[in-house]
Amino acid sequence: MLQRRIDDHAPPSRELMREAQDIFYKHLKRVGLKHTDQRDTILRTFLETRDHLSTDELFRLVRKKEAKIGFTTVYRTLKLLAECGLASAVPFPDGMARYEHQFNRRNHHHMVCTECDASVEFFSPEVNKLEEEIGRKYHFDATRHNFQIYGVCEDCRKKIRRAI
Amino acid sequence: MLQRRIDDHAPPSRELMREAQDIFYKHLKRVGLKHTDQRDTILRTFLETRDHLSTDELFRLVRKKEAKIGFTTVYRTLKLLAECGLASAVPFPDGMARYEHQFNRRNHHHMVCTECDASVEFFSPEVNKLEEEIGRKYHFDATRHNFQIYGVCEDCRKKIRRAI
DNA sequence: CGTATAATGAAAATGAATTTCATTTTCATT
DNA sequence: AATGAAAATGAAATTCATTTTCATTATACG
Repeated sequence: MLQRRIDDHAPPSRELMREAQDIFYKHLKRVGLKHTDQRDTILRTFLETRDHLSTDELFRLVRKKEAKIGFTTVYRTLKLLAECGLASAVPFPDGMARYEHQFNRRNHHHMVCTECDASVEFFSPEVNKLEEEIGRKYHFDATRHNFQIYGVCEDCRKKIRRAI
Repeated sequence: MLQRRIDDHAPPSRELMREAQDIFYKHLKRVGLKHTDQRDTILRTFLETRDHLSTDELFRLVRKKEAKIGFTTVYRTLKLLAECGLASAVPFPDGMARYEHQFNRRNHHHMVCTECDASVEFFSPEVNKLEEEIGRKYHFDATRHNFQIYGVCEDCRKKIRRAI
């Protein structure tokens, strides 16, 4: 099942889509790989979501468009997308590998409800500043970070209160 | 293999050890479980490390003390430790479930080198403050968080520079 | 002590991630 | 457009961490 998602998101514009495809196909060329319809479909499907997708979840979405595309291809394409920076793996506590897209996104963070798995994105420039400061302090060349807050969302809190 | 770890850590004092055991055995009693030698050994072994241990890594350490203890017991005990708050799962990007101990520890965060997997702990009261603020803003009952910065450590940076 | 209940650990089961391999497709070169 | 080398595809098999099962052993309460 797809994660519930709380945010205000418009689907990517045609230009952004094109730009992302450009990045992807430049990467393929660079490492000597080929342009295929499957890869195209998978990239587009991926960009159209804003969820944190497991490979299997993306596979199901891709299937709706092109019933012939196999799980393995989705799996491999997702790795390629991660390689060229369009996707990145988000370690979630459920243990399954999940990816989110990274293209033209503000650096963002997640709040995860431990009751219903809803995840809310939030943006915090302070966190970005911290990344930089900490990196300097420890002589790390910091490239990205991962910030998740766990807790119970308002809805679940109400439900729990009612259940008592 | 154990993760390389960079920090300044003294082994837990006898009193802290005792206090942790107390918490553990109170928890066992509460849920109607029994006190066993194996659980004792596993708890002690766990507390003596500061690494982010996978189940298998802890199992290997436990084995050195008591060769008869099985993997399954370590696996189950780790879950019990997580239940009573002495351990907590840390989602790392390698996909394996890792635990760290949580007893009497300042709230801390990690820097992970993407080249050598070394992890450095750091402490940042600002991050704790942010957790609180964000929780308030989004009406989340925030209980904990997870903050990791990825980058390249000084050593690896030197190695890379030499290789070019 | 005796007995009910839980713990243990070896082995089997599960399930996600990854690899294999026969077949098909792409694409640079005729 | 045809060719052929190299890569892609996808079904199936494999790997490997995690979890469950089950027969045996240990704990603890009366």
